[in-house]
Amino acid sequence: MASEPVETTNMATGSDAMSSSNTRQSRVRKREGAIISAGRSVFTTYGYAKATMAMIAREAGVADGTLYTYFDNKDALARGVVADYYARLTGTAKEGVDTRRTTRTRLDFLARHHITSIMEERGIVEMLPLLSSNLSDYSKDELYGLNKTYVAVFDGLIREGRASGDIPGDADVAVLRDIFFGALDYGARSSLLRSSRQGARNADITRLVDRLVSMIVGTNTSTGSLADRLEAVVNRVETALKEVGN
Amino acid sequence: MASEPVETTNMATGSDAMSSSNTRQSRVRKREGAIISAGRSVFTTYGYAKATMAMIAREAGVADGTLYTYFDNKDALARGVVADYYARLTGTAKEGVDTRRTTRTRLDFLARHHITSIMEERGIVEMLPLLSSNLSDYSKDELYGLNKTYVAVFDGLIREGRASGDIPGDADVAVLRDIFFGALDYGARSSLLRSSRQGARNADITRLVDRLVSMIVGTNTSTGSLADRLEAVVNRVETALKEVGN
DNA sequence: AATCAAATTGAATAGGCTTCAACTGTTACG
DNA sequence: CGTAACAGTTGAAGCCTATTCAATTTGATT
Repeated sequence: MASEPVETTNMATGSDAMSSSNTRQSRVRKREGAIISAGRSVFTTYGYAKATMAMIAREAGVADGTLYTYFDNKDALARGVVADYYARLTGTAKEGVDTRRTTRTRLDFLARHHITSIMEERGIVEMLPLLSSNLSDYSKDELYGLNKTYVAVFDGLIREGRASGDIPGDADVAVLRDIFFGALDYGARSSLLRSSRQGARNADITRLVDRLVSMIVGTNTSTGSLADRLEAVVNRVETALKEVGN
Repeated sequence: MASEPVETTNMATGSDAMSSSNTRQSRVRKREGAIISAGRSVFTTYGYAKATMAMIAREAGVADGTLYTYFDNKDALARGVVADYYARLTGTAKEGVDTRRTTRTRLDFLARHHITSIMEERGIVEMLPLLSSNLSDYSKDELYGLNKTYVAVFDGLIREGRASGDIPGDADVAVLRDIFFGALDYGARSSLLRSSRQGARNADITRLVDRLVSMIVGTNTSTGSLADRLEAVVNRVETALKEVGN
């Protein structure tokens, strides 16, 4: 029994595993959540450069130094915020896709979901290029994995669509992915810069998404089945409602 | 003669306007060029965050304080570097387009030119999101105008292509623009992250550009005219050569 | 040559990230 | 209960870098 790690609190006492979440670990986890949440808020409001660690600490209700027991530095904290964002984004994307039926409506949903999300949390998305500074070992990065998981939702749709004959052609999935997410990211930025009113932005989104999805699926909206068109309308209504704050 | 502005050096002596470029103004302009050049070099090497004003001053051969007589702050200096980049990019884009003949080969050139340029000077392009911090008055920004001038090259191609019947459909030019530049920017990033070898990157570029141009022009490469296909090959050879440093 | 504005300098200032020695509250154990 | 051990917390101090500015140099003008 030499050199056995101490492992004090890990092997829980066994019983009441859910109610008494007031253990050390759980408090630590809760605090980590508070810090990430504070980070999201401050980074979103001020942007990476103008956000200060002091602000984040204040918002999270901890001392400056405490931040550094959870994250190595400001960069790592920002990464944590982005990672959290990616996780949520992937979750809601999967959920939404699962409640749609056809390839077209699924793609349509995914596109709308993506572009509205990044428009809302634009401040966070914009930090990304700053953070992946060292391209060399990017594949070791946590964000790399999270991004991969996220885009896998799209990749899956394309493969299924091909198998079912909904998507013609055999272009590399990576190419379609570049076009899909690239257009949405760029479109989000343009629309935010160009259109100041929410209504105009919604129109921008619909124009772009319709065209993009048609390019991939092949048929355009007006020639789709009635069921397809219905589901597409539902997608639009739902995202519109979400924006109103519902 | 009360309160008349002094205007010392502006109203030149009239004669020899070109040879004696050793005047105060010209030296100032030369120094501004040196600073932008130094900024490009340092920002490209270290990225915006790790680049220091001291490094740039040293590289430009001036004192730290001198930088501030040319640019208000680090941000403005970075903007200057990006502005310079845009100007060059637009120039070479126009040149290249003018030496191509058909809509397809012009688009093909523009796409390759864009993606190879941003892959080469990726460090500079990545600073952009950082700099356009205040979206509200972006239209007053110098970069806004430069970007507009640049994408106008694409817009012109689309309009001409429509007029000549080369490009079908009547989708909003803004939508096509989002798809075109969005896909290229995103594709550049993916390729740099994914493919380490130059050959693999060239393959990535060709796959993406071919697909993208086909999506816009409508016909795909193998059904284009012989002349079109020839010009496309020339484009590929030329960009390949440029990469080798020729 | 004298004068004046423009341009340059670099040391001083200010502000923010990060470190770390001291402190606090919790857990384990007799 | 008392107490040892320790994870977690604190905030003041150190360091680094953007930015300022009073003093100086440079170059044009008369």
